[in-house]
Amino acid sequence: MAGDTRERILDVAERLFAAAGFASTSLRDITAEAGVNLAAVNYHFGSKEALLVAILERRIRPVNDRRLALLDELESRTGGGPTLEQIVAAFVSPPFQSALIEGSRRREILKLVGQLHSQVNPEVRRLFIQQFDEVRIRFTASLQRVLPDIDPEEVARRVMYTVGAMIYMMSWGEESGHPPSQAPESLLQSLIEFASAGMAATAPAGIPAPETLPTDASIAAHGGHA
Amino acid sequence: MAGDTRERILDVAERLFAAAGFASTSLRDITAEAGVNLAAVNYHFGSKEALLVAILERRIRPVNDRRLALLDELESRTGGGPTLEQIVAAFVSPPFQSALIEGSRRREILKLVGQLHSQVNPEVRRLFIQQFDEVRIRFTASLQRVLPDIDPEEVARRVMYTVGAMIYMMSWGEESGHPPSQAPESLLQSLIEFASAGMAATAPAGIPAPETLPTDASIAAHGGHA
DNA sequence: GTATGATTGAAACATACGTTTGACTTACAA
DNA sequence: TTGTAAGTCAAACGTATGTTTCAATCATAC
Repeated sequence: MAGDTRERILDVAERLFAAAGFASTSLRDITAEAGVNLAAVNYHFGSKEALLVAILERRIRPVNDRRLALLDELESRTGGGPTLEQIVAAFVSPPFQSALIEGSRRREILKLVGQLHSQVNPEVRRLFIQQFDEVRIRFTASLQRVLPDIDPEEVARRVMYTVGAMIYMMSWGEESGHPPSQAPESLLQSLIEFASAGMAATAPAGIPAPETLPTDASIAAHGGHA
Repeated sequence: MAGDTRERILDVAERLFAAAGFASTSLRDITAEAGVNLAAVNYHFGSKEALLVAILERRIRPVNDRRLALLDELESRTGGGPTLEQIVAAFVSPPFQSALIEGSRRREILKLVGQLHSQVNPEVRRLFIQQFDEVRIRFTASLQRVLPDIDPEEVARRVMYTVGAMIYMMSWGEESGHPPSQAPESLLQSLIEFASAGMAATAPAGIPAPETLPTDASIAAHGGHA
């Protein structure tokens, strides 16, 4: 059982981090459930945070590689360039499929990514943002080509909206009140349609409905949504 | 200084929870920065988690109330029912505006909401999901009326995509690599356009680009995005 | 078989945490 | 002025945390 301990730690920690959060999951929780000694984490990874980095590396890297490979394939294969839907599909499919391939409970993995933004220390976070940057830049450029009339900054923004919609969808648990309730493949298709239409949006004709934009501060509204 | 201590705790805790996460922020951090005694939190709120609930209540409730008020106003004022853009604006505007009104640093408040999904204990989470349910149901119904050709479940899904895009946008920090860089009002307008177009999406004619959907499992892709 | 390096084991370490306690101070009504 | 409740304070409590230590065990090459 050479690399066995290491892998068991990775699997269990991934699941527990996703379920309860990085800070709320103790090394004792992990090692107990994995059936390994408490010291094994620090022996194999160095620290709790290094364990998290290892988990993220294992999951994120292949997804981004796959995204870029799909985009490469699209751009070299299709004459005249890929369609909007094709580009969007190449972007959102890899993480979604991976969540299914890896067994049933793997959908929760994506929760980890959401936590990355608020849990992990800034240096580590920057590390993964940087890793995602290549993907973001290449897809934004490819999308700009099929959406020449849209401001480049607006394209960049819409890419981020798509990321948000994707992450949120993948974090749907059973409690969320919102029924996934759908075959996963059609969920993916649904997201592609939504994001593609959003990417291609053109400002509504005339004044963009300013009357309904509640610029009044009559109600002292506050942040948060639920 | 009767309610002064209580309010100072709320303000500071809100900011620190948003910045570093609920579990990672200690009561000692909060009370030190607020200039109050450590015991004050337990005296005024009962526990650390009760403090979080108080913070969320204070911020979320007014936003949801404002959403419903705006929708009421739209539905009673407009003959023939509100437009898609109007409904979407009524949904995404309140949390966004509140984040601005409350001073510059209040944009980070929304990070709290994202953490709600992974940090807080399930009962508390359910409490706020339930509170959001009324909003979700009413807006979904209103949207269904302007999108009669779209499957109800699909409408519900697209509402959640919108929520995801909105939350993600509001969690953009300076580090995210993605330039907010825009005047906040135009950011809101941008989101409304994106979400409205996504809500109204119709399936692309013919086969929905199945060729590009990488159904092959040749690459053992894994979860996570970055 | 024995030596060697990698791995595991049980235990302890130092620290940080949320919470509680009980004395002290303030504010205000009788 | 006195009495009473609310609020504040420093200190301690018990526990859980990440990490370290060092002996025991294992696999493997000699």
